[in-house]
Amino acid sequence: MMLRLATWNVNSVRLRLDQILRFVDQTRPHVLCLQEIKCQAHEFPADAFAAVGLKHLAVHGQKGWHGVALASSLPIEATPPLDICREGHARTVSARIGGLEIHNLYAPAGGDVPDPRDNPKFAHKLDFFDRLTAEMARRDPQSPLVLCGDLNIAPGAHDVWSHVQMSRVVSHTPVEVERMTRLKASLGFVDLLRQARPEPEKVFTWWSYRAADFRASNRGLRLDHIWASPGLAQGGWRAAGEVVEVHDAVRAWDRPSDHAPVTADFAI
DNA sequence: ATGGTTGTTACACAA
Repeated sequence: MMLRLATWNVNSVRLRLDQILRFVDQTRPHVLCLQEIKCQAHEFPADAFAAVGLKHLAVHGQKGWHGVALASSLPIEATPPLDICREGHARTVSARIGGLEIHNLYAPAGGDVPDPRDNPKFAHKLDFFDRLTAEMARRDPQSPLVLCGDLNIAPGAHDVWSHVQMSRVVSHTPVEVERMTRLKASLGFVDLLRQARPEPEKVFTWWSYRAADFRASNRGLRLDHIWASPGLAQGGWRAAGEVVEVHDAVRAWDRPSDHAPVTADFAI
């Protein structure tokens, strides 16, 4: 059996509904992890998702901002959201599908100033990663687990359009990269997109709205991630590593999200 | 060195 998992920061699920349905029709994910749905759970367009086969939902929403959801064609066992956001934002949703533990995350962006003493949003971002790292360190590395979502950090020099310029900009500062390195080490996570497309190839999943032509300027960042526990294989799962994709054509659609969807295939 | 855009909300703010 093959399981295709997609992660996508949609920047409003209601405004982007037609594009989401188009993407599902084209790509047929079994599990769709969404971030920035920007609505409350009762406002989520559940009927439209069910109509394209994604009838099992776990939604963690709030009014206006943030919000995450997990939609699946396979039955899901909802598990409590990770309690790692000190501000109480809806930034995590988790579920178990066929023995696979899935955590869908929307990490804080962190504001403009990369200093936790001057900028509470940056402090919150670091705290979010510290708590997430502590949480993952309690998991068994040998059990099948996927962590995905918009982590709002581009870790590598080839995950940003300019390593020199971005090293002073929130999303790629040394302190954030260090937090992501520690998170990765907590369980020995495998970065599936980088495994499929090794450095030094540049890989981006986000391009700012503030460019007339995102392909021409190509000042992108790799903010969206799909990570697998080392025990995915021991749990009977296998990351079909050659099938990990950034659907950047979606970023070129009319009135798009600033993030492109990313998919990974797993075999069981 | 600066500004550029978008979405939700309510009469700014976050990204």
